[in-house]
Amino acid sequence: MSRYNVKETEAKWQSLWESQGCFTAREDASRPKYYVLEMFPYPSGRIHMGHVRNYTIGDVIARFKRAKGFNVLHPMGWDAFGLPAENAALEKKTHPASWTRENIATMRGQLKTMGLSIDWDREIATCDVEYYRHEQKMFLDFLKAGLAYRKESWVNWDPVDNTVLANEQVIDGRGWRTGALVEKRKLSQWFLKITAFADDLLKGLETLDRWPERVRIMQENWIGKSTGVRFRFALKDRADTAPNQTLEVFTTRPDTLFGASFAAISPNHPLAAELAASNPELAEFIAECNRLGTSEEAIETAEKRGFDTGLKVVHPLDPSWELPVYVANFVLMEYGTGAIFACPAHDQRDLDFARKYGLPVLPVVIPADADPASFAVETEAYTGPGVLRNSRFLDGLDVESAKQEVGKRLESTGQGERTTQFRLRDWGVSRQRYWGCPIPVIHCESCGIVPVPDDQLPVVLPEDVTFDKPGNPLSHHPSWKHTACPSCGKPALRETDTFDTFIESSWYFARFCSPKEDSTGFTRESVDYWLGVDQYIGGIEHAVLHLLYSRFWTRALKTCGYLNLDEPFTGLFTQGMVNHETYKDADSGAWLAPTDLEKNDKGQWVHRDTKAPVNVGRVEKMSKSKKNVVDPAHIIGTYGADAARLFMLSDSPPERDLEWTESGIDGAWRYINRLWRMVTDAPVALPPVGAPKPDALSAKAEATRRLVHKTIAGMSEDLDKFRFNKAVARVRELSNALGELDGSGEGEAWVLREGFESVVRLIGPMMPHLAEELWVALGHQGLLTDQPWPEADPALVTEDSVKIAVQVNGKLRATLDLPRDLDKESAERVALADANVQRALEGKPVRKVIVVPNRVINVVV
RNA sequence: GCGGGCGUGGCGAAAUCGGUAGACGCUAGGGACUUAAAAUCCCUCGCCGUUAGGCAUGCGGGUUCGAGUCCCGCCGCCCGCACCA
Repeated sequence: MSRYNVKETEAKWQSLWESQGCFTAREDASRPKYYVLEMFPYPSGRIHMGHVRNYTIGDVIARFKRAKGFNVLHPMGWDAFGLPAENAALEKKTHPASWTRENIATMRGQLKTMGLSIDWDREIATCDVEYYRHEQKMFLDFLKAGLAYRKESWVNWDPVDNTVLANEQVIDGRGWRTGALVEKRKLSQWFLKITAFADDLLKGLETLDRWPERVRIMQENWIGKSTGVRFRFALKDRADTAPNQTLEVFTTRPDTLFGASFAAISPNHPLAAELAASNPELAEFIAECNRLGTSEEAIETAEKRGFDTGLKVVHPLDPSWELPVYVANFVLMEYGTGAIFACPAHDQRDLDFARKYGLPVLPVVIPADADPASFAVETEAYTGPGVLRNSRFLDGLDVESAKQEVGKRLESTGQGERTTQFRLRDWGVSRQRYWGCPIPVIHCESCGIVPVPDDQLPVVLPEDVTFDKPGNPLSHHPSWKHTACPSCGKPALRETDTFDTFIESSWYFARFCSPKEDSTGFTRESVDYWLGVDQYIGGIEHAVLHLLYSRFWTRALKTCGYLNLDEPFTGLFTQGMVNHETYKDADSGAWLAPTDLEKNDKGQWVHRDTKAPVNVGRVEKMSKSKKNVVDPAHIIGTYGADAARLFMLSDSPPERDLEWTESGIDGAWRYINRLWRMVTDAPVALPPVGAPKPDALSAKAEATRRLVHKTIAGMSEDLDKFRFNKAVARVRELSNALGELDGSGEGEAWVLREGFESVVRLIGPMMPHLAEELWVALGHQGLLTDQPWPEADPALVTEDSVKIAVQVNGKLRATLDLPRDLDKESAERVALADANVQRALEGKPVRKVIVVPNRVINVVV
């Protein structure tokens, strides 16, 4: 029996596609365009199974849309700046640039073995000055437009590495690499004004009907719009300060203002700092609050704590009513005004605090079904709807009306205004890191911050740096930061911070439209033609950060006249993870890799060398630490890209997690070989390409032919809707049916050819190498890649006769073969005549017969 | 705590307009071929029952001629956010 030679075959077609420039994209106004993009990889070293899944899904869509006649853009690039390169530089004594470029070379080679329909001419790497120079220009335009600014802000500071850490890099209050206790430091940082688009980013979500609901909800929550009232308390005069001071607070519950029992400010509130200057006890309290980390655990277990400042504020609606002012650890400086008024009866945090410090708890909203006289709040705040009580002129109103009423009152006296508050904060983009895009500004002692003028761009990241000292190598570079002020000419210093690498990924999709353009990041014509991305595909982990930043950046570009587009990604698909069983040595408990194991004669896993018993653990995300990774290169080398691709698409729906198994990849491999044998070693000689359909077909041939067309119709829909697992099941079903045809009956050989050709075309997007090989085997000239998607004959998609279930009182008693669309009366007659049905009726009178055409008949007795 | 999702054979899953539950595959078992193995091919495979049939979609109710699907109440698992006033 001859065998399919995967290695040779796959390499052959890959080089043919490349030499013929099959996937080179060109703008063509006469054809509908389709932009397919998978989230570009970070060049970490080698591709992993997550990449294989991501790029397989993208490639199926790209090839499918191509066959459907779209002008497809399907590019690839490298998210090449970032921390791991610097860590590698330290650990492996290499340079981030060379480490990154070597990884790119390796991974490009690996991706090419997958047979992806990518336009490699458009490849970009974000660490190339040809790329990042354009974002420097964009940033300076944002600066001019007021969308970028500099301010002091608190950061996580690692005192050993002398660097800022992202929140994700702080684990239990310690630096992830050094283990040093992280300090809060105030640093001058660059910010992008994403909050300027808060409302617009929120509204835009409504237009993204081809995004997963949950991603939209996550972004909605992240933006966190609240409507309420911002108002100012008058501070009772203090002897030591100027009179007429006010304390501004924000609340979403102005209706509960008459239930107020205290005001609270954040430990980082300017007023707190002011008071602490003359109050060492308060200063100590504030320091304590700051020491307590902001880790999730710390917050969850933290007790509400406060410090009575002794200050009083005047209730805005009653000049004779005074409230104490506390510094409270649960009030965030970053949200609202950093100060609140507290109504313990209707806010759990306020209630916890009030109970601890013995402050009044007065319910002012009474649920409709409760007795106003006896309704009391003990340990659980009441946050539901109800009627206002104990609230003077608000009494009797519902919550919503009371909110409006208080808002109006405060506005009329000038004490406050109704307003909208967002949870979203501006995007801090400064990183005290080397391997990133230099921020193009200069610090001059006389002129302050001076943007680098256009004619001095780009600011090139120097490669002659050393990593022998902690901190940012850019600061240590002997000459790089020393420059002349573009404004006054005096010696000045370059900014040594680099951009957050999320900036590069915020516009790379636009760069792909004109990747070779020197003068600008992209040409207007190219983005007008290609953008937005019709189908974006990637992991759910970027649901907020990258996907929100890109939406912001696109809007900022629009503001600065770069393009006319709001949403960069019109369609989004988030794929699940690739998981694998985990293994541990039964004695030592050490993690073991799948390649360390073998099955013994009892079918149990044991260690390959020591034969020691192995415990099989949970199925978890592939990770180096748990050693449950399978190297795609090894799989592709053994079974070929098509088998790996088929496995990725089979069984699990793409949005769900997928378990990688050895038997699964074996199954994919078996199918590929079976298909190859079936076509290359057909039971009868097939009629030549293009032979006309014979007039007569055997019943079996006719039935098989119908299945062919049903499969074409079904699979087209499946691929459109990302139901790859069903598409695979369908084409397997068709192959099974074709395997049943021995070609001896009338017209069967012709149907076999039609069936084989259809299968080959249908698997084209999923298993492109095998498909090309079989296309040739079937006697065709030219590439299958250039063939259009098959069309189903509508007349063959529906059957003439249908199987109808007959139920008696809802229980299945018989199935009947009836002509399609048979009238109800006849159907009922045939059903009642059936022997099984008669037996089930047991002679009881028929009360009612429900006939659902072409589906079911239910006899009710 | 808030928000979202999901519970179907030994396993991954189909059934997405309320109409035959388990397509397709994996595993397992049996058989054929072979000196043998691999590969391949055939058969069986939700549970109980000899058959007739009965029971089955996390649990308990409800609506309906008919519920995996809709409604109400529980239980369990997963994900995101998390002192956001």
